[in-house]
Amino acid sequence: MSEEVIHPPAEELSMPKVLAALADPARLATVRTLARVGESSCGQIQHDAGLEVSKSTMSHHLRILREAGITHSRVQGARRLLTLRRDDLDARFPGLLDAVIQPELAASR
Amino acid sequence: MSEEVIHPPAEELSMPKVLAALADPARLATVRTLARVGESSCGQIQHDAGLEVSKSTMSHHLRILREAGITHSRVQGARRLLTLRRDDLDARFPGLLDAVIQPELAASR
DNA sequence: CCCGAAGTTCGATGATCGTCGAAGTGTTTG
DNA sequence: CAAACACTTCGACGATCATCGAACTTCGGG
Repeated sequence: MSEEVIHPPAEELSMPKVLAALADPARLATVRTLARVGESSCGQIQHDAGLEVSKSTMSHHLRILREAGITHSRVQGARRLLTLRRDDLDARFPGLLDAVIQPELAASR
Repeated sequence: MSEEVIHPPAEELSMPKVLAALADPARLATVRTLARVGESSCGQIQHDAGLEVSKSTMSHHLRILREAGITHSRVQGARRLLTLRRDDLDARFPGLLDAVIQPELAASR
């Protein structure tokens, strides 16, 4: 098995870490965008979420989300394709993700 | 109408602020304790939640929770009696509170 | 083969945070 | 009335955070 990026195992997700990751407006927008559009690249997310930050800042936010266990990152060529770790989050913290992505769009699972 | 303590109106609750308030372990424990035991005083909460912090730190945490709109504080003599603002939180962010107080105890509403 | 695109990593900087003790305010109790 | 109680407020402290630009790596296309 060859993973390209490190992700915390599902059992290690901690509520405070997850909440802290979601507490930043840019990261919350990122998660909501990801819930809406599905798997996409860093640049695409930044565009779709309408975030006006530098690349390094965006990279930083995505790292926080990944290390909190909220997103999964797989490498495809020059790109990183990100997805929400819905199943792990729902298993560990039922209802939380749906509650933070708010609108009826939560049904887009 | 004479309020003794300032609380943000229900419409002004912001998701990032609420999440940031809940992201600290001491404050999360406070909220869960409050959900379990109902209205109680600062000192009682601190005891029930098993928090070993100074009084000033406790006061600080309780202020964050109050200003985020998560708790309501009413003055009774020398004490402050705190409650969760369940209705406001459920109206504004359905499912969020139940998701963070986690266990089946969530039904203790 | 080289250049642009996509991200990451590395300081650095200013802001915010959690924590404390000391001092203050108001309340109950002996 | 004085002392104990229940909190809050006020600096102060070290730690963490969000942000940036610059430099670096890796991949894709002419």
